[in-house]
Amino acid sequence: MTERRRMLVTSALPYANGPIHLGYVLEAVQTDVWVRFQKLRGHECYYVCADDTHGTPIMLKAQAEGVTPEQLIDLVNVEHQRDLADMLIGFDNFGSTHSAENKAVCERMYLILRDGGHIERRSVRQAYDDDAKMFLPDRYVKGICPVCATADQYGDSCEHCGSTYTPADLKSPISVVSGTPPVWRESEHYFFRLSSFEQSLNKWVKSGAVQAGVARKLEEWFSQGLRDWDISRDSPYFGFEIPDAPGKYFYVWFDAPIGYLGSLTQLCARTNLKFDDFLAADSTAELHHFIGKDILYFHTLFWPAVLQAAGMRRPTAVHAHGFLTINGQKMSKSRGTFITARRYLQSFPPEYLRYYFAAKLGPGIDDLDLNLDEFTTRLNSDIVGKLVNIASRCAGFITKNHAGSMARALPEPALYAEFVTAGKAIAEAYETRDTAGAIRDIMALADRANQYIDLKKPWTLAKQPENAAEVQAICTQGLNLFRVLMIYLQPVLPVMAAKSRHFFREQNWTWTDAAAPLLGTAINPYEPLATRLDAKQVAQLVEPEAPQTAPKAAPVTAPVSHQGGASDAASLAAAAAVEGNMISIDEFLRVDLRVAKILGADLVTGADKLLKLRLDVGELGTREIFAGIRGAYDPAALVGRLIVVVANLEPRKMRFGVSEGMMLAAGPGGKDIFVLSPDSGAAPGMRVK
RNA sequence: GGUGAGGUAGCUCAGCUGGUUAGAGCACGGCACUCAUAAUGCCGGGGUCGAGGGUUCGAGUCCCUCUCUCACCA
Repeated sequence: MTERRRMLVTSALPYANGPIHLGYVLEAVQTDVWVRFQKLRGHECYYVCADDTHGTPIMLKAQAEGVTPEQLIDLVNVEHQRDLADMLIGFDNFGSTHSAENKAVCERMYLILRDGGHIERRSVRQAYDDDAKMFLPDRYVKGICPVCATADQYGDSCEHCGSTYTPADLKSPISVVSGTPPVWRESEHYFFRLSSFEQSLNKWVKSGAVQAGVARKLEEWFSQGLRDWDISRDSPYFGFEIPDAPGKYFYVWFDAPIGYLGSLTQLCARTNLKFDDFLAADSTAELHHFIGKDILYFHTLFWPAVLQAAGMRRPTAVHAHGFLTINGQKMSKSRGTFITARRYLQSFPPEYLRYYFAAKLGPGIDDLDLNLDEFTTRLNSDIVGKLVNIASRCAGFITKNHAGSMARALPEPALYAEFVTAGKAIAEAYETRDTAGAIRDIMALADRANQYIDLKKPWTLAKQPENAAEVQAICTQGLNLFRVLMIYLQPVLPVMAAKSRHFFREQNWTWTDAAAPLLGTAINPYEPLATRLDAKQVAQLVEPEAPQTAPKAAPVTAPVSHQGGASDAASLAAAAAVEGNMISIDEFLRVDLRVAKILGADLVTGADKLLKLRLDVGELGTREIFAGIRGAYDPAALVGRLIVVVANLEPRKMRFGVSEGMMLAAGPGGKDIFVLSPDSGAAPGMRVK
């Protein structure tokens, strides 16, 4: 092995306005597997992360819930840490960007930037909500696209025609916060002079700091020339106030990556590590960032430039990965494919998902699909059928016939050597983040092990007492092959590896422990290391959650509040109650209500409450829905009527077909159902709001 | 729209700098086995490698055009 490397590794910071979902878990698993691999190899590797806690969305969410931003992020932090710990993500430190440590690093770096002449002040004209008394980020202004006239578009770009513009270009703009038209105000902003780093960044990018595909992509940004970066926001804003500028705050994207360093500072404070050993300009430590491809710009341009300007080293590498899709579709709350880590963990062991992700993760930025059927078969086949089976089929002979004692020599040292040799390629694959390749190789070895046992047939030999030694030898060989595989898989399956160590009565594994077989020692009785997945249960991950009898449960662990005191607890309880009833305008706008025209209405045989309706929903095309209104309406009388439907309700499979929406109606049921209809003039497809 | 990635067996993918009859796992069919969590082993069916053109003695692998999918756009 090469010399001992010292490295600092990060995952992107999860935003503190919602729960950890499987998309983030993908990133955390990729990073964690890599980190655990490095540690297993004997390198000095630290993994830090933090919650990303600042910015307008958090401020508004806290407002909507009637709590302070601090209370909100403390609550979320507890949940995030718990979810990620349960996913076996082994952070060396998980902090928050809203920490004293981070504030100190931010201010220190900013002052160096300022004194180095990298900060410039400019006046900016920006949308201002006079009602809410705040400046509006682009995404908080909506209006009609100035290019294609599509309604309801964000202030930065049009989802329909893709053109980009500023909020000032929108026709009939309104503030998402108050619903009133914004006014335009001048304000002084602080800019980081990114443009002056163009050359050195270009060099850095080409030095191998990013994947080849990413470098080509960045080429585009370089060719357009780098624009300076607005790092300030006006009050009210939840964040850190800029030291020499009262009422001005650091933009969340300025203090977020610095959050890596704030977290490192915390780690240093409780260990004997030194910050400068990792960050000084001449540091020989490695710095690796794992991120999603959506935040490349921040990590490959802003961040290295800021580090350089602050007199620090730049990242060794930024590793971007693709997005997670579920059953081939984007994660979406309305489709039920927005799966939180907590939801997954309620039913399944963390290592199953870790294994599945690892088996599909490559070094590129391709998206990765979580196909639930494949997940089931893959786990059952690879882990239970192949891997664990090796130990399971060998252990019995040793335990029953040989008092748990393994043989003193391997009958097939060449086969064992083959497994050891394969470790080189597997390590190389892990190192280059081709974990899919590593898993492929490992599973090929698992096949070899099963083939060997099948060929030797210890169960047949065991029928003749004189073959006892041979049976012991064969099973010792099998178990040792299994042991090698578990060492190789420890970065992915830390708990299963720990259980295997217990089985072999070993304390600790390093990568090189695979080189020498375990001979003449005793083993513990074999206990199942993994059980099979049930496809039906897995499918439930994307089905609507069972209705909860109790309102959303309060967090079990009380948040540690900065201020403390009973009033906090009380206001939180009040907030929770309010949360149950009130929704923000944003939440309401997520419900896509549309005017629809009934094209046809039919009785459904076998269902005495349902009618099958065929609807014209204008630009959304025709839909088929099932509505429980048969007791109140005659199908013929419905045809031609205009109604209101929820257009983005997830399709629901019923016994009679799929219902692609829901019509709005009032009343207790039976004969007393009253369908809502718009006044004349409304046309199918119009949005109701 | 711009840019990037990709279209290889039913599914998920591997095929390095072009070179013998294109591979693996899962799924499917058959046989064997019964130590193992209906696990395992052996055999088999199945692909004109998105389409067309070009370079070459030879292309899934290089070039061009087209087409489809996906992603990103401070």
